[in-house]
Amino acid sequence: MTRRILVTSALPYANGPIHIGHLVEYIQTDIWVRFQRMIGNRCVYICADDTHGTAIMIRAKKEGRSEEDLIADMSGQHQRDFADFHVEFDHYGSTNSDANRQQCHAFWSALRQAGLVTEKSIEQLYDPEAQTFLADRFVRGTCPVSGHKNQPGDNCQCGATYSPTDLIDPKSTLSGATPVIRTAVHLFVQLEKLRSFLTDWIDSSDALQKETANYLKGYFLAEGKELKDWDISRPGPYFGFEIPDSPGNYWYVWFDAPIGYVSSTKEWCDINGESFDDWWRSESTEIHHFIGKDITYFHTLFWPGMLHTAGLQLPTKVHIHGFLNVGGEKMSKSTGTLISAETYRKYAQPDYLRYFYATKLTPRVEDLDLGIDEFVDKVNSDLVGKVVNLASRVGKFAKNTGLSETYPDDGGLFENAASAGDAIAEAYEVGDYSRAMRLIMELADAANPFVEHAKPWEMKNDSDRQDELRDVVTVALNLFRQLAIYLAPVLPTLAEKCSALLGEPITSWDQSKQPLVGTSVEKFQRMMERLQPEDLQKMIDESKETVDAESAADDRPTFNDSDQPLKDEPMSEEITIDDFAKVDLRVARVLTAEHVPEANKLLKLTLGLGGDETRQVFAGIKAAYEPEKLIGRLVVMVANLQPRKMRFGLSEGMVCASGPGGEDVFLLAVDEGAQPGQRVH
RNA sequence: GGGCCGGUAGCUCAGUCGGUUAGAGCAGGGCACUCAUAAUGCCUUGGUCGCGGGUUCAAGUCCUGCCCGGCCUACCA
Repeated sequence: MTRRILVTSALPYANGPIHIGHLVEYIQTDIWVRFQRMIGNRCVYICADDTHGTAIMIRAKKEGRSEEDLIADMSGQHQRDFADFHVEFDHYGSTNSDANRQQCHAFWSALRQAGLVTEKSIEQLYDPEAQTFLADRFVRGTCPVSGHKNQPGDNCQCGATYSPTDLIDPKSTLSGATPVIRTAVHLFVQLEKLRSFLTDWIDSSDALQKETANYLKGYFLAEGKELKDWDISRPGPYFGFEIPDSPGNYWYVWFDAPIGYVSSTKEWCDINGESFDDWWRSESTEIHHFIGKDITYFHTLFWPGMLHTAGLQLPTKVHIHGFLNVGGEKMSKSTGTLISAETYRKYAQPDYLRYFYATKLTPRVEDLDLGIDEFVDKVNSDLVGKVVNLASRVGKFAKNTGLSETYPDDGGLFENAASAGDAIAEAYEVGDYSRAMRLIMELADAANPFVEHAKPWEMKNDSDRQDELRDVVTVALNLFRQLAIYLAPVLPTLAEKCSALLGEPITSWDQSKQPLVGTSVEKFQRMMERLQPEDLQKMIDESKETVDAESAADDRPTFNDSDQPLKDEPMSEEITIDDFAKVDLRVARVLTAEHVPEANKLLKLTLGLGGDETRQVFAGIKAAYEPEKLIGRLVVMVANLQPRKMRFGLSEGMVCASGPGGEDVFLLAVDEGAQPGQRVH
């Protein structure tokens, strides 16, 4: 029976380019969609750009253009990136569309009618200069707990969490202005009222992986705990849709984003003459959302609640995947592992990444790791060494021989691979691509020895053995074709090349069951190049550079630091790392600090380097620091400085500080966590 | 602190309902081959299945305690 399946990936936010972490999801989804089509199901893949919110508004302003202009630009970039990676949508919409506005209205009136909307006044920081309310991340200030400076609005590096209104000396990152507290009315959805529905849904449907269902029931839906009201409005100015019955308020971006799934489907329906109800109101249609674990909460509580209230079908399955790590660590700008789709594309084939991700993806919510060496090995040994090489090693003869009229005896290889099709299909179906790839590679491993033992090279110059040669070619190319078919959801390009070589397009899974015989073969052309580790290194290097440039341009708040200090004390001549290494800087704790009666500028300090190791140091900081206030704090000292005999005693090092002297002396501080005795590198 | 997942060969992992001598790919070593993108084939080295208890005729597999790693979440399921 043909299934009717609607598939979505999460809507990428229009505030940045697609990177290889995003691609895990789109590739995962695209593979599933292609697989479904190959086995004959009706499958429509819908996505859109997520375009609203403060971040977009601010960025547009900074770039001096309209939001519409910005999001049109980003949408173009996103779609180009996806196309490069062979991620093919049936429709790619935008949350800033008429269709989405209409759907938002429909959802909203359903929520209103169901009595789920409530109003509350909340206090929030407001930037009087930028004339906008500030989300937590747009405020920085001094932590009220530890006193750390320049901390974000909701938490501090010391581990404390607080409300942005508690920050000491808060500053808006938008304008630098000091925010004021303003009260505004926000609209909330009372999710608690949907508790029993949600509990039932989680229990009765098998839409969620078991771990996710447990997590939701154990955490959000735990007994004695209320689901919090969901704040779904923002006061203007806000780039988004104004709420019809609450002028001056706009739907929060997370309200209209998932509705984009519905509105984008609606657009697709209108374009293609399809009935919307067939896709969102029909029990016989499956709805599959692919998302990352970070947005689990929105897609498993709010979204089902909204769909339920609006009378639309609930998701059949929410496929949740983990995050991408690179080299065992979180992707980061500084190490160059936050690689954009665009940069990747310059150095490696998209299909390689598709294959690598496929070998790593399972139905579990687990992070996956891209190890550079592993990536190179897998692509080169599996795809090039095993799969493509199978075609390559008989390809040259095939143009002359063509394929035999009947399929020759191959010792059961083709039959075996044909019957493996079901197990491979099952693995794709449940999202266990890792297993699917393993099964396919087993087939590839079995295929190559056939060519080896058949020794076609002994036949090629013997005119009497051309029929034999043709049989060998026929077997090898048919086994290769089976692999290409099974890999087609992952490697559409390879399937195309196989199709071109054999003159028959690969369109369906069942083609793997019947050998191709009696046809001619085109001239063989290389199908894949080996991946060079150096190219990946270049990719990483380039990612470092672009991000550095960006962060210099974008992230740096405007500081107007004077150039006087540098003028007063110009830069010294260059030194080598070895020169620097001679200076042994250590973290030290001030154990005692006292005035030296006879000295004008000096304090006498005892510095602890951990354990019993201490140093006596005379420091010229008397005018700037009270001895009592120094005791206990961590400083940085030059620990291997030659001791110097002073009038008041021996000074066994130096405390690091900046400033011209006198009262303007500033000791170097060390961040939380440093231990006395640690060397400063 | 709590919840979840994991710990099997140097690396990445498989191991179904507990059932013979624990497997694969890659990497390493040896040999062979030359059709192929220094590709491939054959052979081979390599494991106290995190640790300790328990259940059982039988435990990588089940139970339990502990250790380690990851993810999630923090006055806390």
